[in-house]
Amino acid sequence: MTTDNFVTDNFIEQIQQSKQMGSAQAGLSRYETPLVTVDIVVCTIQQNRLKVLLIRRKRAPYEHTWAIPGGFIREGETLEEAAANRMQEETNVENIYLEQLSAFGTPGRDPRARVITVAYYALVGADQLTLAADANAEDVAWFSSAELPHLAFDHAEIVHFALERMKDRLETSSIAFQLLPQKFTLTELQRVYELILNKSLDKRNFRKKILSSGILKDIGETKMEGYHRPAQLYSFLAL
Amino acid sequence: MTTDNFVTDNFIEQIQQSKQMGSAQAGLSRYETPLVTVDIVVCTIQQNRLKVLLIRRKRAPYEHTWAIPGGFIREGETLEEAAANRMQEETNVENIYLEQLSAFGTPGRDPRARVITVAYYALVGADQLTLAADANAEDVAWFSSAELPHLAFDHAEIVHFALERMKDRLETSSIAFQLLPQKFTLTELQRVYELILNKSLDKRNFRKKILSSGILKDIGETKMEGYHRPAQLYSFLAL
DNA sequence: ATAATAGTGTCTGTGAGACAGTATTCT
DNA sequence: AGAATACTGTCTCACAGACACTATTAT
Repeated sequence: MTTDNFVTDNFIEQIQQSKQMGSAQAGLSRYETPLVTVDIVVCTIQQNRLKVLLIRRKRAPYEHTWAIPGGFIREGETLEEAAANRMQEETNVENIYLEQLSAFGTPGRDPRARVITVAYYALVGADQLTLAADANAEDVAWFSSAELPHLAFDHAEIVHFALERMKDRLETSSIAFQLLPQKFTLTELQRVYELILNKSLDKRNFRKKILSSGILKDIGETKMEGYHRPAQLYSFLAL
Repeated sequence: MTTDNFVTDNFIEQIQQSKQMGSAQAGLSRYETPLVTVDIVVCTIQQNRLKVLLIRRKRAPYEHTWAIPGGFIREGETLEEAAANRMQEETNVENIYLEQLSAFGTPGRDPRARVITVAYYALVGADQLTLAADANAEDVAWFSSAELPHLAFDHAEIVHFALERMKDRLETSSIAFQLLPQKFTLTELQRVYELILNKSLDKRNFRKKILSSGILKDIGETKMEGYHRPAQLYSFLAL
């Protein structure tokens, strides 16, 4: 599961050595060749909370500290493929929505070497959660976005950036549906909005807005849950 | 002016050699260490047009083809500092508004080596244009955003990305004022909006919206231009 | 009957957009 | 007087937000 993490950490030391040799030979000390990684803020909704997937580091620096999944870009991979692949390798989550956030490259963000990371965020639907479940619970875990532990490197900044970006995208894009199963109730959809925006919304205004936008399809079915009136099920109508 | 461009192009070949040696020694052929550059879409308003600053390449690949300025990240530079410095070195434009767009890293975007670039856009105010003017006109020139020549690498995609981003930011940020002198008329401001959005706006609605937003300060002065009624001058009121 | 959630309509204020004529300056 | 640009106000419509009660299901 996290064997790749081990490879990554070893690799930085090895690269540092080979780089020094190469640079000395070529006389290029003024330039450095930074290392490039991808890091992914993986989000889902679970237990009525917005959750972020973290892995616990096994080696220094930041040994035993939680971090977001990531790793090196391999030959032939696009940046987005690299993000998808590193996420799959480290957390067993695959085939989900990915969007680039920004590159982070402040000198010193990794104490070992100059490492520039291209950060992505990923959204895991509630019906895809079984995929993530068989990741080793000791090393990989979901944390409430509001109660994150101390994070390695500049990962706290990256997660914050992701959560803010999601607020923007919620209104201008259709990301909310990425966090729900294919069939969902309006109350469930409203909950997604509330968790991302981190504020409560008026039920009548929310339903009015969503339904009048025409992006939902009322499939005839209902969903019973508890001893009360069942809810209408909807599906996302792609444009 | 573009000596750095020369260094950049030579450097890629040298790095390719030293990388191969280093990788072979460490047995790490599965990983590659991509090169990282910054590239900058520099924009201004000139002759009633939205213009983009381009440099003409002197060496293969894409010899004699126009490209956006950019170059390697140096030791100790943040990404934004690198963008500001490479821009200053290649085009003599300095001390202006910069914002990161995205990282571009599709394999093959540079035919020589794996190069990942962190793209920025920059806005040059009309009163800062003298700085850019003494760049060598043979190698550096402003092009109307609507009439760009063929561009090297994936630079056409990056410029397109920048122009789209500017449309978004125009409404949610204060970037328009970065393209104007400190004192400007409402007609000039409207022209900036029209050029970025690429559509004409109603004068009364525009003025109503801008003035009611309270971000402008009416300094008492007026500006005469031609044989007609002079216009009120305003300045941007920072929040 | 009770508990629990689903579902529904009105009013008000704000902002966007369509639209045409008067004001000021210089030649 | 004419040319050229600056400047101004009203109406309509769509959307956002405040606000409270009825409907349906199972126990």
